[in-house]
Amino acid sequence: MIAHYILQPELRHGMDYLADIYLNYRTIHIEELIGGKGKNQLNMRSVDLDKIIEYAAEDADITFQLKQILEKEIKENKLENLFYEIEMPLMQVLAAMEKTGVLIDHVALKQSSEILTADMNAIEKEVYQLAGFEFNVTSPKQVGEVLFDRLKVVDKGKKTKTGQYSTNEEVLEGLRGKHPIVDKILDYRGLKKLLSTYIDALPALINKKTGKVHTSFNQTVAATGRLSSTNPNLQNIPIRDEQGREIRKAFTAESNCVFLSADYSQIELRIMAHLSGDTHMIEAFLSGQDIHAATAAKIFHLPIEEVTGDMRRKAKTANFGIIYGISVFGLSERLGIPRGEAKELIDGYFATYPKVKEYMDNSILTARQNGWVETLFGRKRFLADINSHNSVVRGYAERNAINAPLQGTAADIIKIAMVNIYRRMIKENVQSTMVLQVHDELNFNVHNSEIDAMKRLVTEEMENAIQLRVPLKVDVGVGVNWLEAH
DNA sequence: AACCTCACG
DNA sequence: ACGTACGTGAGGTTC
Repeated sequence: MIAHYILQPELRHGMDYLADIYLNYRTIHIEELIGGKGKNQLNMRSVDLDKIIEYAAEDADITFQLKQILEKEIKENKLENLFYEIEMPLMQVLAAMEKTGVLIDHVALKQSSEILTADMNAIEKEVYQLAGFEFNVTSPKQVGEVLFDRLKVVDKGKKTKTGQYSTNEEVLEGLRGKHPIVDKILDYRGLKKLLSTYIDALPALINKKTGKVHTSFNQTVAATGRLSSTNPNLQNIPIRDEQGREIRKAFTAESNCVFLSADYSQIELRIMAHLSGDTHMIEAFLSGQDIHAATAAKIFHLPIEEVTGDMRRKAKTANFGIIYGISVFGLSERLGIPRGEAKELIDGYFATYPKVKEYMDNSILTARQNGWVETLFGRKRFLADINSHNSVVRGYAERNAINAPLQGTAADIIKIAMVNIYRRMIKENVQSTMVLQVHDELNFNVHNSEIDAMKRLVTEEMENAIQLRVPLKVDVGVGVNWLEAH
């Protein structure tokens, strides 16, 4: 699966699919043994042994045949380093993290649940009061009909592409002040999300034997080379809002241990500096300046001390936009400024960092010529739509051409760091364990006797995973829980 | 299963 | 006129 993921990151990687594509062979599907999914599905132990023999032998046979083909292709495409030195060793690191698990304070979550459920129910009643009738507040369809057809909060509601009223946060924010019910619906949604996705869901996933939560890291899902996390997803635990932060507090260290969190500072922008070779951006990072303030100073032609908060905010949004393949529309939407002003900001940005502009143009050109772009370590992303005659479709591919090498190189780098950290932890025989990866951040359960050593080890390996034209900076912290460690 | 919404980097 | 910043996973509703 991983070999095929490296070769064709956008496609599927299951054995049935690969057998069809590479061997022109249709495998026995599991449903043929145990039936389709549903309550009548059999357990494997009740299947006829003769059938199981056939099925299991085929599994081994096909896997071996695929190995012969895929290892040759890895070699032909010069992907041996990425495959043998990064992805394959990483597999063990991920397995160890999954097995270790992370400790969750379910008592704290239970207390939060009781308080917030009461709050949510009270808000629900207020919503009914304000509407004058009851309806399902968790149904976007009903919320839309209530706001736009019955209460007529505004004349015309924005519609989704299927013709339903759009009621997402952005739309509701725009309706604040038009009717008191809008605030209440937003409050209700916020609480509902926290309760159903995290507070009430996580305790149910605590393993009875270990007392911890064990996520699955998927190594073959994200087209850019990132990992993903499921059952539960521990890569989207709240942090931005005050209420959400409470949930992070429930991720704790084990006894006699602390939670250690280490994250790369501005890694994708540093990779942009490296790949583009832009002297001014490189200089800003080398001098250790606040990159957003430094960017603002250059765009607005001011000394850095005279940069206002608003200028920095604009430059920060522009910096993020650059990573995503900036558009005038996107920047104006996010900053809430006219398109003309967004265009001027982007022009100023490119004048400030001319090689960044060149890099972006080059990425698109490379994609057009080759049909793919790649990371610093040769991880490819194919962009079939790059020459599409549909400008919307093509625009999407173009932004991918810019973003994929940046996001993907960052993914490569943290994977290298993880492998190196894991090896050193074994070699130095530590009691501490790696527990979570969140794209640019690594988290550890660190024994009290190893705090200084682990801080050093982790920072060293993350910052020195690879030598770029700019330094890689890591912020590290410890605390009794994930929130405090950040 | 599709859709909408929203949590994270 | 359309539809636009990148990558994910999960819960809930609706069909």
